[in-house]
Amino acid sequence: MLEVTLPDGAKKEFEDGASALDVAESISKSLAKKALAAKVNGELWDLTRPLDGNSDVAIITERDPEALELFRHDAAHILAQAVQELYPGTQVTIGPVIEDGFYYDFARDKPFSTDDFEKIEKKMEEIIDRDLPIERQVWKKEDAIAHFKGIGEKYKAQIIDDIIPPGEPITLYAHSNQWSDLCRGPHLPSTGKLPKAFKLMKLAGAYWRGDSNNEMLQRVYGTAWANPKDLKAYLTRLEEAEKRDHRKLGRELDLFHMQEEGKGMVFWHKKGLAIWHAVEGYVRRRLDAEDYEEVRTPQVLDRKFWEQSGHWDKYRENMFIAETAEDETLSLKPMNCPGHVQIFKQGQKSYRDLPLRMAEFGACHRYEPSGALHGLMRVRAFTQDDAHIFCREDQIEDETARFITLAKSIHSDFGLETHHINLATRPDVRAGSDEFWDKAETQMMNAARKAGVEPVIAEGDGAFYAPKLDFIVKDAIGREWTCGTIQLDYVLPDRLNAEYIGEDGAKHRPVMLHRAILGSLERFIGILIENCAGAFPMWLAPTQVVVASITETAADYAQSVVDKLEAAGIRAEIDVRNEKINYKVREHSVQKIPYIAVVGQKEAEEGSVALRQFGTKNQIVLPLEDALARLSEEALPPDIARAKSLHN
RNA sequence: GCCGGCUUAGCUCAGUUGGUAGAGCAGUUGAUUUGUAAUCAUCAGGUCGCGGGUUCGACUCCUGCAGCCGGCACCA
Repeated sequence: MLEVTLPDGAKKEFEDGASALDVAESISKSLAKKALAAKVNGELWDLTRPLDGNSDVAIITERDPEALELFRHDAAHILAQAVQELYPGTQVTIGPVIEDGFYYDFARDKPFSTDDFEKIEKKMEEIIDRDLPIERQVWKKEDAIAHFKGIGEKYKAQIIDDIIPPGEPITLYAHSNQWSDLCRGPHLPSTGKLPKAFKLMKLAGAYWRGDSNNEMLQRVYGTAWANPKDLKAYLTRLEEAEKRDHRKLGRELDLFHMQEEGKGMVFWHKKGLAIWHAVEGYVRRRLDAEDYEEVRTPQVLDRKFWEQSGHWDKYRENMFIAETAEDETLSLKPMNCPGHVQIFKQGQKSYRDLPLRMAEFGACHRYEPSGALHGLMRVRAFTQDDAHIFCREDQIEDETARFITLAKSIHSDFGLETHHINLATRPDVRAGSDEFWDKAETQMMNAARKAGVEPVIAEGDGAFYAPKLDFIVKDAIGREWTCGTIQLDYVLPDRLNAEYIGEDGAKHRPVMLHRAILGSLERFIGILIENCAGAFPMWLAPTQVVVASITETAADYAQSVVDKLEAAGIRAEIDVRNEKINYKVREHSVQKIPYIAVVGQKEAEEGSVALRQFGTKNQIVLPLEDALARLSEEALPPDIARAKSLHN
């Protein structure tokens, strides 16, 4: 006999060998019918898997969030069966659940085409209709390898061989006697339980076991949901995201362009650059307030320099290198740190100079692989909001904590919420002793806690010389972006011989903290565009106000309004074209201008403007002075607005 | 870099089985002087991504390259 504790605390006795399904049946027929799996002692289990002694059991139905994971996992299996039925000779590899769906990697000589999707989806529905019982089987490792080799599934055999320790039993999941796959499970009780709310989305190449030295497999991505309504909502969400694409908005709003002759390079147009200046100016003020000193270092430096820093060895392939007529080899700087160390090294530094915070809006060039380029998000010429904090070891925690607070505040001013902070720990291939890593990781952890943040551990993601903290922010539609980083470095000061005179009169190595808050201006503006869907908050908008006249008689007055707005520091444009006001309103609304100030004969006579805010349909008529006050107030960057409200 | 797809006017897209291209919007010019999301007309606009081949003839077929898109790998 075994005792089962239900979620409400009720206890029930069952025969040995009873499964969660028996538990569900004992509660009600309808529950047994709806049951998809069970949570047994907190772990997701197959419904029909015999319980292992006394257990806490919760029945999972379609309404539980865990159900989605089951659906997606089963959708992956059913996809694999469908593909193998339709295209014999295709080998299966792995098919995990991912955010919003699943994928399955196949090995097949002939490439799949998205035209095949309809046929495959039909076959999947057919397999669902067959309602095949899904059976969990425990195999011995050797038998499983022999089995998969026997049916020509060399990838599966290899997975088992490489990953499963010898002697450990492994599980296969079988769709009746028609198909089976190596899988940890759990799964639905039968294929018929998968809701017909899935869709194959895209095709992609993917390296076997994620290694670019291996052959490339064909990956089929799909999405799966509990019901057709959720599926439709998801597809709508994708369409909405597409409308925010910064590449599309960049063209429509005339912010920037890119072209073949400068792959991965941005041509900033007037309006895009206006955003840039607003962002840069804001960050500069925030850094000033935190006692950073801004510098600028050379764009091109001799090869010797990069050899010394170690970048030549490790990243030469990704550097833009030039040979001069006088036989020098130079490189465009891929990063700013070595330059900053040179400034640090000018003259003698005392312990009293530390911490020294050196900032640069540093234009860097990296020859990124062509396939990595993506709009503003991944470019070859970019400007980092870079800074290096030279400090003593005992200052690391305070400086890091202080930085975290600053970065969070800046992100939030841009309307991005800090979702979490990752602590990237020691990678497999690394420099430095375990004691060093223990200490460094603890320092970063303590610093985060000091700033009131509990970091999420990202195992093995650190740089080869030190751990780092990465900021993950969430945008308006819930997407996550890695934005901002702080990285501990003991190596570069050593390589480049940075030193300061300590209290003891002796020379010491400073520690460097590499840090960025936006990452690169290019990418960050890309994120901003997508976050606000092109409708920038007033302080960032390239054009903040358009003054539109109704008839020519108001043209002079319109010009005087623009003059006053500009005198108040507002980015204003005039529109006195001979067009209907409807036309002008539409055009500037499409351009997502925050305010349209309409002036006609009436406004000219009484010295007022009719303000129409973007996103609203009604307008308010204000005396010009009031409108000026209101617009200047609204156009203030958040830091200045805060300072002003403190002052008042 | 790797796999797959795409590339026709500034933009969004048509273009039947191979007979050298069309629409809407934007632009030009003219008329219209207008009260909150598109006034009417007019004209102009293309080496059909680039190169090679097949063909009497190629935007259409084949091939090489490039760029872009979706992923993978990479991201100091």
